[in-house]
Amino acid sequence: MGRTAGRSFDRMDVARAAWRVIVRDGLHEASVRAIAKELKATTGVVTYHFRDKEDLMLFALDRLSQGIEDAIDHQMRGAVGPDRLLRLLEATLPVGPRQAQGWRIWFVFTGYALAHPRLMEEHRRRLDRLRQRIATELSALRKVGAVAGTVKPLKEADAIVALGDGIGLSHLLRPELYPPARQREIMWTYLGPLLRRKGRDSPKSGRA
Amino acid sequence: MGRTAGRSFDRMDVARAAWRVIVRDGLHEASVRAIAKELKATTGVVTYHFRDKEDLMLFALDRLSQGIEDAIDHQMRGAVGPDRLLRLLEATLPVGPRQAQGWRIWFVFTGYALAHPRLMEEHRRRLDRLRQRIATELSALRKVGAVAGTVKPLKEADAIVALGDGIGLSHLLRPELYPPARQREIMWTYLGPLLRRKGRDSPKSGRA
DNA sequence: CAATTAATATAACATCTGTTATTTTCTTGA
DNA sequence: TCAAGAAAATAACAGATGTTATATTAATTG
Repeated sequence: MGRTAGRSFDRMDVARAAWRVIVRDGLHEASVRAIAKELKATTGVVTYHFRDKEDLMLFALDRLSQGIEDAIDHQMRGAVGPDRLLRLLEATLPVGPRQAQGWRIWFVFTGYALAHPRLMEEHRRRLDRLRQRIATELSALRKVGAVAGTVKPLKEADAIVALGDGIGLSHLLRPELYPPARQREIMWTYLGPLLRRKGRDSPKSGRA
Repeated sequence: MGRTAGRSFDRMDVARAAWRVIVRDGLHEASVRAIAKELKATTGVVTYHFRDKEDLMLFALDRLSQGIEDAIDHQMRGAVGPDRLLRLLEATLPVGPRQAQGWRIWFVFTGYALAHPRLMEEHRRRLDRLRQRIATELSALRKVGAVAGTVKPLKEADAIVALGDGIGLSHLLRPELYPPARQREIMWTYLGPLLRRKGRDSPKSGRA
């Protein structure tokens, strides 16, 4: 085989190489040859593991999406009450290098997807899942009395998603204006009036 | 010349054709030949008016940016008090077909620009100008006592920009979830606690 | 009207793209 | 050890791309 160690490439290796190329050089430069080069391999590896380029791109996007959801699950594990919502948002906002890079890839894909129905579908699904998760949390908080009974979870979730996406987008353009602390501050300025603080106030420092 | 009427093409005609292609087919399909075809002309027109493709793209983006600013100026003309901020936001949010299309182009360019320093510069400038304008309005409102003295205009402007961009992005992905009325509702839910309403409350219906 | 220039069309270029086919190399199992 | 199959490399192709050069046409001016 081609590599020094015994293991060979799999689909995930190719997808990761594609991510790196996209982050560094943009989607325009992410040709089959460039991705193979990033892998330190040849185009044969790519064509062997994927039917065509759309297959590769859909796979790369799907795995990115799934990785983000796994990160959300991981961060929320064991948390209760309003802390659950906090951690959920921490996993999506670009407050760390990992999230920031994910955001970047996602965003580049989004711009491309606007003219490609298949990719657009994937984006909508991700948005819907996030929306539902946030709404679920709000629902639970409402039952416990942590948010007002007048709050409609799905509608409020839409607003939170929009604010989160906006913070992510702004961060991509001007990272120095939207450091992690500022991101949290903006988000909690919005969330503040929504949550009936019993005892503690909004959090000062977040988790990585 | 090529066209039925006597007038010939100029740089703006080419830019408009580029916009249409980008909106319809995406940036990947916006080749020199495709843009010329959209113009119902040949590539000669494009190469005559622009040094190279980057020249064309920078021009197209610059004119888009300027068009949005002109729209802001036009909508704000004559308005006073909090109404000025309202109209400013109305001009940027995708509450009408014109703004929505502008948003779409802008967004596609942004995804592309992330790997292109020259275009990135232009994006940052636009963000900064918008930020400054919003901050100016908040400053004026603070002097009049319409917003609390504790509000820091620039910081608050950053949050508003983020929310606005988020609404625009969300609208692109799921227009049915973010119709104009909903966009305004989200924005004013955030702005509400910021503005000391004297007399009237937040607006129910906006301007086109 | 003729000559000059501006505007557009056409043609040709080298390069890059995704894809397919073929060949080589490595791994595995009997 | 050696055949069989998997994985990777290589080669080739048709088409598209940005760019440049040239030719053609329309407008302008004297």
